[in-house]
Amino acid sequence: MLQENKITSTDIRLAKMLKALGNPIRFEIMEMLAARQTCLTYEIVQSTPLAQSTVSQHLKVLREAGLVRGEVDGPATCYCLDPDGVRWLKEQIEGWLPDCCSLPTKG
Amino acid sequence: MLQENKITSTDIRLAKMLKALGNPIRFEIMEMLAARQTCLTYEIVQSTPLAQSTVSQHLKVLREAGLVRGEVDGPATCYCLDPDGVRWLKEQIEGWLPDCCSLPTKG
DNA sequence: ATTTTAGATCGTAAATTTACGATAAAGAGG
DNA sequence: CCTCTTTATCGTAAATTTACGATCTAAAAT
Repeated sequence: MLQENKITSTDIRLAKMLKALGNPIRFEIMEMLAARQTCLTYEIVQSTPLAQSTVSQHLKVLREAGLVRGEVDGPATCYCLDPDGVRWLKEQIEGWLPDCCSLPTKG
Repeated sequence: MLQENKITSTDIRLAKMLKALGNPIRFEIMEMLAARQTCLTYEIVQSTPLAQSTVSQHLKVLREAGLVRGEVDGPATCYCLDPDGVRWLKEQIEGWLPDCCSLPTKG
């Protein structure tokens, strides 16, 4: 076995985030949250052609990936991006492949 | 319809890349290529527990997402990261969500 | 206490993805 | 030409994801 690539918890976390973002619906939810800072679930549902339960499931995936947070607000839930998670993701992507493919005039 | 979010070709390209990266095997292939700069297909196959045909399929996904390039070299194919694609991805992620979740001491 | 509203979870059908073996294609060497 | 090597593609079974309606939970309002 040439298998010298150990899978770290960082890898797992990053893979989970990328997988979550790899779905167009979830990606759009992220963009919507980025644009509006905060949304109630039903607002997100209304912005899609999907059933409420489906959107709720997508939100769960984003939550478990550490990309969004939901705060209960009365009978509703208020969602926003998870700053820690998103920041971490950006750091990972930026630090990724440092040798190859670096951006110009940045280092 | 509240649908004011137009889906651009940029969105589609980004979603395709994220989806491609969202698979652990493909993610590891990317990391391997990042570490070794260049690999023949059979080297990538050997580094995984998967069948050759499966790996070839994953490479196709990465190719079509614009993340890797394959250059025919005799009967073999030599793969490397696609610098343009990877750079573009990094730019997108970096420029993404500029208001929220920006990195400290960078701007 | 009952009803209403907002979301989450459950069970399941449909669609997609993943992985495999078999086969095809293409270049290298005899 | 035939064979070997390397990779791509095809067809298909298994696993996973996606989406739905139905149901459950919790807070608010009546």
